[in-house]
Amino acid sequence: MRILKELPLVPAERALKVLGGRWKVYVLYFLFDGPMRLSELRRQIPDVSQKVLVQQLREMEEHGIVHREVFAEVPPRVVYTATKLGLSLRPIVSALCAWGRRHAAELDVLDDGSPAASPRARKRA
Amino acid sequence: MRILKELPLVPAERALKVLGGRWKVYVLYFLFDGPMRLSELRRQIPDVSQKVLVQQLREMEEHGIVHREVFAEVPPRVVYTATKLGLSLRPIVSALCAWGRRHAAELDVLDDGSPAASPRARKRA
DNA sequence: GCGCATGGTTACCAACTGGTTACTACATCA
DNA sequence: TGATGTAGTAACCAGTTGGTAACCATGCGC
Repeated sequence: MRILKELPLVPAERALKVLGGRWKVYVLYFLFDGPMRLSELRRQIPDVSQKVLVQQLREMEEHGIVHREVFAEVPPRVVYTATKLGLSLRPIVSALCAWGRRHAAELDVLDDGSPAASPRARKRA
Repeated sequence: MRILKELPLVPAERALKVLGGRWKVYVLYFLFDGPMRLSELRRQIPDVSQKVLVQQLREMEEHGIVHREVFAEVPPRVVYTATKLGLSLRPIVSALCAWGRRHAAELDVLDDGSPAASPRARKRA
């Protein structure tokens, strides 16, 4: 569990590191509703490549928010579950989602149409 | 305001993008308590280089969570303030912080000492 | 005129992240 | 016999991020 040692010490930073993979909120979103197999996750999140999905799941597992269980069956079956710690992220993901929506709404208002919205025209504008 | 258009569509992802710079939570943390000059921020966050700090502040400004005000004085004075939208991140940063602390506590318990904590010894261990 | 402080910018780099493609191994299905 | 589905791994690549160091322009005090 080397990776854990490398997590930032400052709490908020650490949380952001844990959440901050390209596909992790998607994975969490689905795992909040129950366990899922790799192939199911792939179907639900078609844009992620298998390599990266596995990579993200490994990290989430090492960060203790996802549990991986292998069933030694005929076609190997691997089930991913959100741990208690993982489930405890649910309100945070919700809050982020709500804030993101608000952010989108407020900025689209400013952004839409009127170029007067720009408070401090930098030359790059 | 090109950058706004490129923000991810999924709200939580968008929020993470806005929060997800190496120093942004630090900046927010200090701006939550009131306006600050660049030099003050540099003093409070000694590990960040000026270039990167300015870079992060620019992004935060474009994302609408920070306001930049220039006073055309003898030594130029520039003051950064958290906008209303920026201040609305406060509870989220708090939540992330609390979760990060919990995460650190729970994992340190598992991690500390006993190598038996590892649920599924991967060869890399 | 020299160095300092302010608030930057520029050029250049190294590391990390995510992505593509191809490959493994096993067993069933047609 | 060969394609399909399962769950991966390995090699390689490109874009983004953060970081260093040097530089600019201004005005002050000495």
